[in-house]
Amino acid sequence: MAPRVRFAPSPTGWLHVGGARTALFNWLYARRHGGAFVLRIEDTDAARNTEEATRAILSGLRWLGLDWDEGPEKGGDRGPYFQSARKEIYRRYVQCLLDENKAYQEKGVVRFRLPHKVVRVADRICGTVHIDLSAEPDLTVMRADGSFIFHLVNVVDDLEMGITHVIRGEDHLSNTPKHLALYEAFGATPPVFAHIPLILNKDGSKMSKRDAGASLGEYIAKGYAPDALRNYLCLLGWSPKDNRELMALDELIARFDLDHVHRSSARFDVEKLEWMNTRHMMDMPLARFLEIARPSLGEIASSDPFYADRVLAVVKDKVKHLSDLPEQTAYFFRDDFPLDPAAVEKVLRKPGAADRLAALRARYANTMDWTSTTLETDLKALAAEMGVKPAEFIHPCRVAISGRTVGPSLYPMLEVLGKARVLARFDRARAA
RNA sequence: GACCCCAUCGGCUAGUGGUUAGGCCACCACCCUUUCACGGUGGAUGCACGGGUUCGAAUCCCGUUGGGGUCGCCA
Repeated sequence: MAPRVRFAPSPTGWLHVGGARTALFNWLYARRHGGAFVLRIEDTDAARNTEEATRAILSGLRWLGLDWDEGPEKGGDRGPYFQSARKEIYRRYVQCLLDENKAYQEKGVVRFRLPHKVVRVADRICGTVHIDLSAEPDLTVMRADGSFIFHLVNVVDDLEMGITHVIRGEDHLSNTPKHLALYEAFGATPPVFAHIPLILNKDGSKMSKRDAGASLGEYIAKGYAPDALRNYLCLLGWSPKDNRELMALDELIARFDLDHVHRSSARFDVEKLEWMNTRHMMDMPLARFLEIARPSLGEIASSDPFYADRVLAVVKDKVKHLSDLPEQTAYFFRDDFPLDPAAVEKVLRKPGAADRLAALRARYANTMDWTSTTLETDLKALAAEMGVKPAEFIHPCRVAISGRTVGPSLYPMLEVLGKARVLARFDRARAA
């Protein structure tokens, strides 16, 4: 039987990275086993839910590349997928509990009679866990105002939606006996439970909603490639066991398995994410890079999209964050870019630099075939003629055309900028 | 506090009774080099502690400590 898994966020804010990882694990499990990934919005708490949060969650999942087979804006046979639209179903189940004396009314609320015994939880990841419910008070399932409590709706929906595997955060492990009791009361077979470890801050403290780096939105804004964050998140609590780390989506799908999910919580290490991010951007095809990088350039690129794409191609392997792009490529799009004073002092004012720059300008003025290979050949020939190392030309040239000492590989940069701009910048640098 | 889960370099992890305890990030040194990166080589750093079991424990058992979670008319 094809598995059916679900991600059931509550729309009270941005998608938490922990939640994003839970969604990812569920999604990978579904894709790996040819099952269905269901998205259900748990908006039973009308006071705290916002439509904005729902939108943020949907866009966050889409950004990560996690598409759902059933859910909001998609539909499906087991809907509706918003709990706020399923009240009739919950009412029916509660009535059933009441009819069978498995629940009772007290002060207007409905309480489910918990079995006061030790419950055995067979968890796919944590193994067998025994939890004693004998001292546990009965479970409230419906409020006096007729609204329903998480435990009830969560179980009812998983039941109604035919969920076969519940992959969720370990914070729910202690709640599981209660859920199991509910399944039993409904005469239903419970799904397989798999509780995944939680994500901690770098210092080992728990990552709560308000901590820096807790919201997926921060990573989107900062300009991480979804490919990289997905890869990183996947490795937090799961390991392919053979030291493989940089993996594209298809490999992740092919290899992900619940068997290799850890029991211990993991700390979020942004530095490793940074590394993974640059590596992913270097490794990905240019077309994919352009797709994710173009939005970061925004208005800057609008006047000449073709030129902007060529610029992006040149800086692709040097980018740390997509959000750095406007600043990092500024000199490609404007001629009045600032010249770094330290670079001017160190490189342009260096004895002989001005002469070499002038010579290079004269040489490039005659370069007809303005391509990186020819530009390289010409520069090296000139250096040989003057009896100095190419570096003596390269460094002043870089500062002259970009204003900085660091940047992309020189010749492709010259090619993209074009002859007119390059010569003009040589003149400007000489005047500086 | 009670109950539950967890414990290998600074971080993420491999490791399931016998290994010089491996890999990646970060760090240090060197190499490569047109800058910065990338890449390459080498280095430093680890089995939380205490008891057992065993010829032999990172690996199995118990305890301690530490971290996390759950105990709602939040989800």
